[in-house]
Amino acid sequence: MVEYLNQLNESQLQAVEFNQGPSLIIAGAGSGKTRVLTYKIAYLMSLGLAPHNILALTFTNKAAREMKSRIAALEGEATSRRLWMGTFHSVFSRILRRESEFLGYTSDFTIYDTSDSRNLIKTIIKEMALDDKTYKPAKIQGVISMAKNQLFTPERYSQDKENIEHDIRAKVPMTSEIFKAYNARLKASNAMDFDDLLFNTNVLLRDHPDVLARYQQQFQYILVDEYQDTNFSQHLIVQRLADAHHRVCVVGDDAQSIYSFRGANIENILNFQKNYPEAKTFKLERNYRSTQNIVNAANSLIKKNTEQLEKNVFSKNEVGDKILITGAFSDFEEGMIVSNKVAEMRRAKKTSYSDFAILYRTNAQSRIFEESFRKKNIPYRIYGGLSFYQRKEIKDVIAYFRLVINPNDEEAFKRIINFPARGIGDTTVGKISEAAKLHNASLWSVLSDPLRYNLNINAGTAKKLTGFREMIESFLEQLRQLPAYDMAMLITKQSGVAHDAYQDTSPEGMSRQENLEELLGAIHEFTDSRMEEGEENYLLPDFLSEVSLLTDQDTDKDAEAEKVTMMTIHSAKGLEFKNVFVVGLEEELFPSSMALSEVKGVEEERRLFYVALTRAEDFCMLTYARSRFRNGQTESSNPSRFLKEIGEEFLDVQDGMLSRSFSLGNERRESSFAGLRASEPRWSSFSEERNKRESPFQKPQTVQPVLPRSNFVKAENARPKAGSNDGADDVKPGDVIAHERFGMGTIVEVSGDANSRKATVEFENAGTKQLLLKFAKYKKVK
DNA sequence: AATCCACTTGTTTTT
DNA sequence: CAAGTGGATT
Repeated sequence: MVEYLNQLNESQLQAVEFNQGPSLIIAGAGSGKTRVLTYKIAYLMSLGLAPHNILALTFTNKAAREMKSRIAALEGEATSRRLWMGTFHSVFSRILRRESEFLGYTSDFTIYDTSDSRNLIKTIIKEMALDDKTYKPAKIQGVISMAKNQLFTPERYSQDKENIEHDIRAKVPMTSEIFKAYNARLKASNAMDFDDLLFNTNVLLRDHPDVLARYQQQFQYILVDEYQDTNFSQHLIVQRLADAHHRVCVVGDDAQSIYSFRGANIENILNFQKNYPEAKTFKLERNYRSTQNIVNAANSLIKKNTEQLEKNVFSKNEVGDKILITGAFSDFEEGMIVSNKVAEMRRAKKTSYSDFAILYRTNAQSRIFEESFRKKNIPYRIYGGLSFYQRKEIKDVIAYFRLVINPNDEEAFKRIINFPARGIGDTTVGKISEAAKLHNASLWSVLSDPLRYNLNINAGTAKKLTGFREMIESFLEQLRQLPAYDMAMLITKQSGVAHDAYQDTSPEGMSRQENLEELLGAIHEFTDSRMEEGEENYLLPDFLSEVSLLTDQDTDKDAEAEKVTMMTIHSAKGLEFKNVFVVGLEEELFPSSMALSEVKGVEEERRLFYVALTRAEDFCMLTYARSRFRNGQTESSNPSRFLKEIGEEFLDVQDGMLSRSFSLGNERRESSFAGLRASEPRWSSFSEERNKRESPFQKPQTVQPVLPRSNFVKAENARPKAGSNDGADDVKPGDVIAHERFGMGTIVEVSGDANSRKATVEFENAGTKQLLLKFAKYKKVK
């Protein structure tokens, strides 16, 4: 038998070994769910299933990466790479690109992110001459998203009595028309939003039996993680794919379902047995993560929810300390209390800062902790907020990439038609838009042939338009030839984006330059690794299709660093920390005021709190503030109802929740007066950091600016042009080489002729890799 | 066409 | 408080 199986407990082992039919694994918090999934995949392969016949769907890219690397450790990297593992969105976008013709898209379709999609909705509302105070774009977007996740087309939506009546009552009867126009515009732009990735996968599998059969055949075994957070659309994809063989295993915990706002349906997990009557259920109830006290406290809380699957989560770890509850006078003081406690505990217990996490309900709360931690020189890292790929300067360059790859991309077009400023203003864009709408064409086709569409513009403007068009066309010509990095550099320089970035020497401007540099650095790394490993797909579209579904969590460059983690509870799901602070436990904040109107809403908030508590291994502290700065003014607040729902025996209440007396010592009391807030200089987060560091950029150059310094000079020199690595050392099996990225390695095998010599190299720390010698950057050592 | 300023507005969580 | 809008100014 496979030796690693003895690392599992009885119920874990049963879950791993059962694979004759559908199974449902109810995995309590901290019960070794990932371990079970990993071993189950390894076990399936030991039974002879090929990696590419296994489909494993996770909730985040990060989770997929982690599982992949664990499997790589067991089975080797070559094997783990062939698994179909990723989020629903990333796996099915890959499949949709491959099968795009069946749906009337090209394989280069753009994926609109939330803000692209909102902008489009805004435009449509404006074009339909509706009032955007009645038809709030964000709200409409939510309605459309929910509808798509229920697999409603605009037609079906408009025929649904409930929807229509609701919209009439809410005085937004045109919603279904907006939905219709929105979908039409996406299609015309050769673009899909996040929900379309799932929706269209369903359409593909529904309408093309041969395609369905192909994938059913391929995915011999399907595993789904975090099943409680799947929506109907996702659920149906799984059902369709598993329909032929029923070899499907879903893992989840109904007590941790926290994504209903995104259409997640807790019913999916509750109904799994109904869908597959022969399904076998396994329960993982032993929590290995937390102390008994924390597990029991969390249990006492979640008991207040009505609907849930029966289970008994328990811990055999130490009993542990009680959960601390402390009230603060203000949000400011809450920050002080928490940062003091962190500093004190780190000193006393000699733990690393990376063992601490501050968890909050809303991203806006991060600021106050940022300030108090900075004041004490405690290093921290904030996750979430606006992600790298959402920064303006990054979106701008990416819009260029997008337009070159898919000229019909309307949002990209609008974003860059006049950026950097080239004298094509709103009026002109308005005219193009109108002509496009009139002829049902894309903005790009109007631009390409202004005469045909009778564009009423003057000669000067026409010339500017032609200039823009020719520039994009010149990029287009090279798109399939140049490697991603070279293409990206070309676009960045020639479009004037680089020049524009150089002009601005303000701190903000410097930060923008750095971000651009970072993006280009990422593209460079992508290109290199693809070329070195002899992959074909090293073009810009390949890069874009890979990053367009990444979030900030996925670019965790210094996750290892010695820093306190600050994040929302949502993004903390699946993580664990020795010491956890759950902050802002106040009515209207947590539970959120948005959730209070419905019982279901409060129950979801309670599950969210349950998730927060169960992140902690040893120590947990809960805080609330009596007053908080919100919407520009100080508002008073009451302790959260959830605090009273935890069994008293698990708590150590340092500040009577109702009494107003302070038991926090003098120094803190002083700091609780709001006057301090005003006298505190409020640095914007980056301006301070900026002043400390020296800019890697040089002064703007007078001639044609060359973008990046540091990374890029090195980069351009380092990577030889294709086929020109003449100076490289020749190698034979047994030789030892030092590789720029993978470190030391031994040559195992060399194959191929002079122009495409490939070496199999066994690296000390990076596993075994196939390298194309003409691209690889290495030195022969022995 | 671009910039600037005064005003309103709103706020949960994210693939 | 912040972002976003609309209007006025150059």
